[in-house]
Amino acid sequence: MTKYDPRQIEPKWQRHWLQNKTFAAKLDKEKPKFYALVEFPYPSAQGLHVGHPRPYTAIDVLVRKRRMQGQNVLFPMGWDAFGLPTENFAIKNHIHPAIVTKNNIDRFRAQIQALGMSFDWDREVNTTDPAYYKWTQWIFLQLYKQGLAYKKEMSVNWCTSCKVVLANEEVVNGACERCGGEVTRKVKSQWMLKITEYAGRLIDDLEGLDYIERVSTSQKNWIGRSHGADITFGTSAGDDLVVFTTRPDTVFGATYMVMSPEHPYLQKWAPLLQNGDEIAAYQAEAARKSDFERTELAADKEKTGVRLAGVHAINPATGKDMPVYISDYVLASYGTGAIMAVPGHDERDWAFAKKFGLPIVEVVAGGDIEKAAYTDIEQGTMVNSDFLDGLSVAEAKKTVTDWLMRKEKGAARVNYKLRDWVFSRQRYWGEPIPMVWCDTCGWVPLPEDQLPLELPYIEDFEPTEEGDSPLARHEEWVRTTCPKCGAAARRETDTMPQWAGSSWYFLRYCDPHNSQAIASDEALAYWMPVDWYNGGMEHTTLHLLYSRFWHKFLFDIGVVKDSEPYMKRTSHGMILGEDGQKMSKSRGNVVNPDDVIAEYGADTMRVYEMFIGDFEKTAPWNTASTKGSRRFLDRVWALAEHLLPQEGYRPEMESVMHRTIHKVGHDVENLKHNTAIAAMMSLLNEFAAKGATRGEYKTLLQLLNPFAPHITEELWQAIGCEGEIAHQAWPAYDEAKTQEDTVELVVQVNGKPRGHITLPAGAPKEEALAAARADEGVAKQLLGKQVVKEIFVPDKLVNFAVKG
RNA sequence: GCGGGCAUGGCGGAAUUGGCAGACGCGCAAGAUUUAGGAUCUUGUGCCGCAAGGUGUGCAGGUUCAAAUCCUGUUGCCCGCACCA
Repeated sequence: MTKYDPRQIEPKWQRHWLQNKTFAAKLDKEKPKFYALVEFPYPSAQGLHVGHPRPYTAIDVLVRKRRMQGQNVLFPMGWDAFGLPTENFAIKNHIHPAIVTKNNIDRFRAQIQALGMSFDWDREVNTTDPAYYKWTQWIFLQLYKQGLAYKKEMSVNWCTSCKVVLANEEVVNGACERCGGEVTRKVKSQWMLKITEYAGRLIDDLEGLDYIERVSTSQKNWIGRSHGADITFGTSAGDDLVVFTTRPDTVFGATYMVMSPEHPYLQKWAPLLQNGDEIAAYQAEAARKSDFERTELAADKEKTGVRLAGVHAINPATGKDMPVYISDYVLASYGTGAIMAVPGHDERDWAFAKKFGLPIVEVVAGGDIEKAAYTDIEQGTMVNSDFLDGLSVAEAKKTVTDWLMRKEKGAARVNYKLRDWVFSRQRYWGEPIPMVWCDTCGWVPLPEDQLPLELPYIEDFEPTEEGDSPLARHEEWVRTTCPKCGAAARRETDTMPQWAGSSWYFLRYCDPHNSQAIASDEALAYWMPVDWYNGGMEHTTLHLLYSRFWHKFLFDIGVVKDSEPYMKRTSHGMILGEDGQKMSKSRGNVVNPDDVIAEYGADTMRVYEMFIGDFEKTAPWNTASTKGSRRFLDRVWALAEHLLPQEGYRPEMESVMHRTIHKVGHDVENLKHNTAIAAMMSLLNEFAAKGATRGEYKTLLQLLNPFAPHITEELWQAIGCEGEIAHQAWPAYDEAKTQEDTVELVVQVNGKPRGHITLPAGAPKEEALAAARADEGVAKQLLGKQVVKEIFVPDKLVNFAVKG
């Protein structure tokens, strides 16, 4: 037989699979379906790096096994191709984003195909294709019609020298990433989606789903449900100041109020405020910082703030006057944008009160509020709180909330940290938002029969001076007529964020060429929901939540039949560079899969990435270690020439064969591919020592096929087997045959291993103890000692606890 | 700051979930083979020790017959934070 040369056999089998549509999914109601999904990539100009194939391969292994077990698998791939990096690359290199996108996709597709993934390439989707984004726009129109899309003034990052709205990522240390210029906040009217309307369901419905725990925990924390109360504070300005607090019980300890610097009352109250200049200066300062900077600095750094001279608030519980401040540690985007400050029992309030010399009142006994805020108060007892005195914190919460309600000064409320989704981008490379502004009718949705609203092909896709989308410059596109009254009107020029297209792509895979609907009802009914969705942890709180939100919405309007899109969610760890750092172009530690394939082959690449470590954890790449995976495949290849002719398993191999089949199958289902490979390596070591029959070898090839599909097809053919190995049934194992007749038990004395005994499996305690005492090493340890306890774990261990 | 996570030989990692720590692989060492090898094969390889033995899972305590695993405290590192995808 020839030498193992992946450069020969891999392209051959890849062509074979494509031409024969080996992995095309067909709707077949006779078979159980299995819809496996990996996050489709953003086709960047850098091409694939070795991080991409990790999840693709892991799920590919799983689905290849499931197919061999007779399941009807849908395993698709596509491109999430709108977005900022492509647009920035296009601007920098003066190539149209559409061309950049096409080139990148072609490169990605070729790279992924070279890895031998069993994707169904007939179902490829591309979010930038008008036939696709027609439906992205259609969903937006439905959201609008249901009142879930609305316009709101929001502040955005604004580079004063580029005159561009910047993404948070493009702001580095408060300066513009491209030009280093100053970044300020600028208010723009933005389309928003009311994801907050779904906040409760997005938490509650996690219950029935098989998501790995850290994913559901992250989602819950991100949505951030808290139970508390709204409390109304009267002010000398006449307006009531409403705050949300999770600690209504501490209202007697509230000694001042803090509003966010953006609070709308500030403008309203301007005539009353005696220190308007000081307030304006503070607002300007705060506007320069992001929410993230503000909360980060809040705890470390000295508190800052300005007292509103001329306005005070009244505590509804104590009736006392309270000063009102603005400070940037209070965020406009959370709660009501204002807080009651309880310095005795909140660290931030305590620090602020110390700095500004404000009274600190103890309302929960137990701490020393002179030294620090006492926050560990769940078991505490109320003091200095009038009718709440002596109550527990839990009782006080309820009592005071009821009291506030009767007084019409408050009510229990559930608050969420989750904010609505900012859906506008002042950019070119995104789906146009299908809305028209008419001076008489206001915002009017484009009629559905006019979809898709195509993104016009323009050459000047740089942003405009005013910070509007480049589309705003194109009057011939912007000018239209009002769909409602026919008057002259203007199109919305903002585009959608990249998240839009990725919020429903899994539905399109079910029926990707349908021109009448997102997908046919039949296809959706058969394939949905996704049975297993794997993706990065970094997508847990945005993409995963956004797509659940859209899916729930589509469920509510009857487009889909399931309220949740994904039954199971797993998450892979990142592959780091050889230096243990995140791979990035600037660090120069990026490893390209093309190079690995060229040197070792795709099968080695696949085996190595699956062997590298626990799938869920980050792992550093190590080029030297890839050799071990190649060596393993070389040895499998070489063994084909030295097979014993029998088709079955030899009696002495039965147990190890059945155990390996069991272990590999079990591990693959749990994405423990690393230990599955270790088990196959051990089996190969066994073969090396004892030889292998054709039957034993064929089993190894079948187990290995999902991991190394090319070499195993080739060897299957080479040893004269019929058909494709991919179409064979997954090897069966017999539980009874995985057992060994005899087992080795460890014998410990005081927990330290002192000897080993070999016994028939299932030997009783007396027999094990007798054998253990007979062991020379154990007997020596027991000599002259008193045995106080004998522990026996069947087929595992004996432990003597001794004294003296 | 808030939220999530991680820590085991020279390296990547394993440990049936409280039961022999270091499976499997890389590297390294010795030997065999080869015209040669950075190829292949065999053997060895946590640390200290000639050995008996001792010791060992970031650090400090605790629970237990028994702890990488459970509890308390602590240190360090990584990821996300809403306009990157």
